[in-house]
Formats: sequence, C-alpha cells, structure tokens
Amino acid sequence: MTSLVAVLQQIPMFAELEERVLTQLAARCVPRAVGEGFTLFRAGDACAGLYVVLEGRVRVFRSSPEGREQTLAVEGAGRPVAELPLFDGGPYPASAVTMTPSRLAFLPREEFEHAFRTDPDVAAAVVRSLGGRLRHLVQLLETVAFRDVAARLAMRLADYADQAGTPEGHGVAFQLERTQEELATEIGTARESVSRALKQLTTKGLIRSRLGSRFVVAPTDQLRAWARNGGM
Amino acid sequence: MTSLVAVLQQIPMFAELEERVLTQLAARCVPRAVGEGFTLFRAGDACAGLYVVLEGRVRVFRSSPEGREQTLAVEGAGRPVAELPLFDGGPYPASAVTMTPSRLAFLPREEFEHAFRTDPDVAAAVVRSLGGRLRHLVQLLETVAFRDVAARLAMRLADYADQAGTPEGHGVAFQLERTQEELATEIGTARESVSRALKQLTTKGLIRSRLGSRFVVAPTDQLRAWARNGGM
DNA sequence: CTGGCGCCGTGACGCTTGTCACAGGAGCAC
DNA sequence: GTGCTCCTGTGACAAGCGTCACGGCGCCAG
Repeated sequence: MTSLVAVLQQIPMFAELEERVLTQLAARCVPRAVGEGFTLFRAGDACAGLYVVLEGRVRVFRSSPEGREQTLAVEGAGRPVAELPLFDGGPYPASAVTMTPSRLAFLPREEFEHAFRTDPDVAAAVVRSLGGRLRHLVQLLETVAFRDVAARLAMRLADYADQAGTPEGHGVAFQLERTQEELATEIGTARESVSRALKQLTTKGLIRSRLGSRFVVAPTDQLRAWARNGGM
Repeated sequence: MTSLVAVLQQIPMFAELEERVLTQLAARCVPRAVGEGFTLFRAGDACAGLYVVLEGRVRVFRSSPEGREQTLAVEGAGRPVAELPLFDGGPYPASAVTMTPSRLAFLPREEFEHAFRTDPDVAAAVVRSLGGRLRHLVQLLETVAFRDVAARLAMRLADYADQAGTPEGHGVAFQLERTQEELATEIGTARESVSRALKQLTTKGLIRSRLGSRFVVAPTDQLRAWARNGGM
C-alpha cells in the first residue's frame, strides 16, 4: 500500500499543503474499501466528515418519495464528496452510493476544519470546489427547467464526449459506461424516454453510430448548439 | 448618510471583521443607487466584484433563449449577490436585476479577495453563504424535477409564510408582494399554471383566504407535508 | 440446452402543463 | 367620463412525457 500522504497530495484540494500539515491530516484519515452499491450516507444524515474518492465512482443524488432519483454528480478519483455540510453544520443535502467497488479516504470533521482555518489555500480550494458544484447545479437546473429530454440528453452526451472522447471522422467517439437507467437519473427523466431520445438523436444525425456502449457523435459544439435551440 | 463602515458591519458576512479591516474595505467600496428593473449583470458577463444589497430587492435568474425565466434567488438587505465568480475567475452564472429601487454596495474583486485570504472568519462566511445557495438549489432542483406545479407552489407559500407570516386562527397570514408572473418564474412554470394551482390549493383548503395580496394559508408543516406526498 | 436476469426497444394511454386567446377588473392619467 | 396598462381568471388545445405492458436479446449458472 502506498503512503497515505502521497495519496492525499494527489488530491487537488490538498495539493498545496505543506508536508507537515499533510502528515497530520493523513494520521487522522481513515481509509476505507467498499463494494458496489454501498451507501455512504443518505440525505438528511448528520455529517461526520469528508469523503474523498481514491478509486471507483460515487453517485450523489436526491430521491423522491415515489422512488424516482435525480443524480446531482458522479465523482471519481481525487474528488471530494459532499464537502458542503462540514461547514454549516447541517445534514447532508443528498445521498451517496458507490457505483463500482471503491476505495475512499474519510477525514473527520474537526481535522478538516482545522486545515481550512489555518491554510488559506485549502479555504480557496474549498470555495472553488463548492463553486464548481454551484455552477454545475445551475446548469442542470436550467436544462431540466427549459429543455426537453432530447436536448438534455444531447448536452449530457456532449459533456461525456468532451471529457472522455477521441476524434473519429469529423465526430467524437467514446465509451458510455452507464446504463440507460443511470443516464435517465442524470438528466431527470425515465428510462424509456432516454431510449426514445437516443433514437431521435440518431435519426437527426447527431449520434453517428452506436454499437453496444461505444458511441460516435457529432462534434460537441454542434450537439450543444442543437440542444440550445430546442431542436434545429 | 450613515457611515459606510457601520453599514458593512450590519452585513452578516462582515460582522466579525476588525474595525481596521472594515474601514479598509469601506474605503474601496462604491455605493450605488439604482431604480427598478436595473440590470446589474447578465449571465456570462465577466465578474468585477461583489454586490451587497443595502436596500431593496434583487432577483437572480437564468433565462432561456425562448424568453422563459427561472428565478434562482431573491436577495434582500444585507445579502451578497453572486459571490461565486469572485473566486474561480469564471463569468456570472446567472443574471441579476433589481425588483425595486435599490441601494447597493459594490466591492472590487481584489479588495474582497484580500479580506477572504487574511481573515478565516470571512472565508468561513463565504463558505456558509455558498453552502446556503447550494442547499437552496438542490431543494429547488428536486421540486422542479419531482413535483407538479401545485406542490411546488405549496412549498413556496410555506417558505413565505415561515419567513414573513403571522399566526391567524390556526393558520398563517402574510402579504405576498409578488405578481403571479414573478411567482411563476420562481417555481419554474407559466403564469396561467400558477393561477390554476392557486385555485386548486384554495379548494383543497390549504389556502384559507386570499384578498388581493393578503394570503391566509394552512400551517406550514401541513402545506409541506401535502406537497411532499404529491397531493394527499 | 434451459431458465433466469438485467438491459434495451416500442407501442398505447392518459395526465400535466405550456401556449394561445380572450374577458373582466383595478388603478391611473387626462 | 374615456382610454390605457397591468394583473388576473379561464377555456381550449396540443405536445411532451411518465407509466404500464410486453417482447427481444445477451449473458451466465446449472
């Protein structure tokens, strides 16, 4: 097993920390390995500390009493999960479960708070992280409020393509490592609607080909432009 | 005109600051008075500094290309507006206009950033403020994604009642100082739907009476419980 | 091979809601 | 008074989408 200090240093949020502070953090940090589908916390739970994903994927979501779910974020290696409630003392605003077997680091609250108050760089990193979430949420809210399912899907695909795609022809290819069900919760709709919207995007030529989980889509700016204009 | 230092001290975010830092801030702070309907900034604009509302009401919103709007927040006296882009250097994620004639304080970016980095209390206040927005947005997203118009309206009314209501009978009375159009943008729907939903809530007995802008509604926990269960 | 299971496609149906159109009323200027 | 503007109520209609139901396909265990 590699040193925890080295691991923490990989995390953007702690990259700027001095060795001394880092070892202090590492000493209080609890590593944890869990399987797929493990619930880290539920919306409303009191917050005991910060999780950082070392390996795997964690899905953060809200669920309705009827059982529908809206995914707020999917966090991968190096990303903190739900850093918000650490500071205002409130409960978790959402739930989190692992989508794959994962390794996590857990930092008790006081320890993290101390780092926050002593090091302005950590404070700035926290603010940047919260800011990113806020931007993302505003974006998500806008598409859910204004756009139909096909447009939301097009935007989501554009995000994937930008993030994990490789050029192919004059389009972008990528592996969509999600089921349609998961995709549906990310854009706030039902599985069947995703299936239909995929067909619609394919006939419009925005999805060039689709073999299993391998997608080839139109250039992302074209996808986004189409989505913004509500379909042509 | 009262001293700017005294005014800044009223603002929760700066309440903990030392006299010395406060006067320094005040020296760089530009007071500003604008009329109703004045645009402070638009989504996408670069961010030059922080606005703090001293008097009046400011509406923060996103608008779709088709002209529909989704209100994200309405800020009153003492509240900062769009503190987010100050830190990540990005553009404003939303637009802001005054709903009433207003007085504002404008803090240039560097000045505020300096206060943030030197005083952990300011940093903590910023995080708390961002955190509040995040919680609010998650809440808003959930209702828009899961709830129908009547339920969203019931929740919104419950918020108003908690915030500005006085007990009456076994219900709560308050002045709704908004048009149905404004209400519609807050819950992400159309004006006509608000009108119909108000009627629906009235026949269900959740709105006890409604004379002009004066509302009497059922106890707020009852309103919220009804909204959560999707209407009885 | 056979059965089970998870994922995907698709048809049918009904409800919600956005849109358009219009009417009534309150307030205000003149 | 008349005319105007802003706000509100309401009817009609179509589109979008969630839900139910069902069938097909690939994969794995036995």
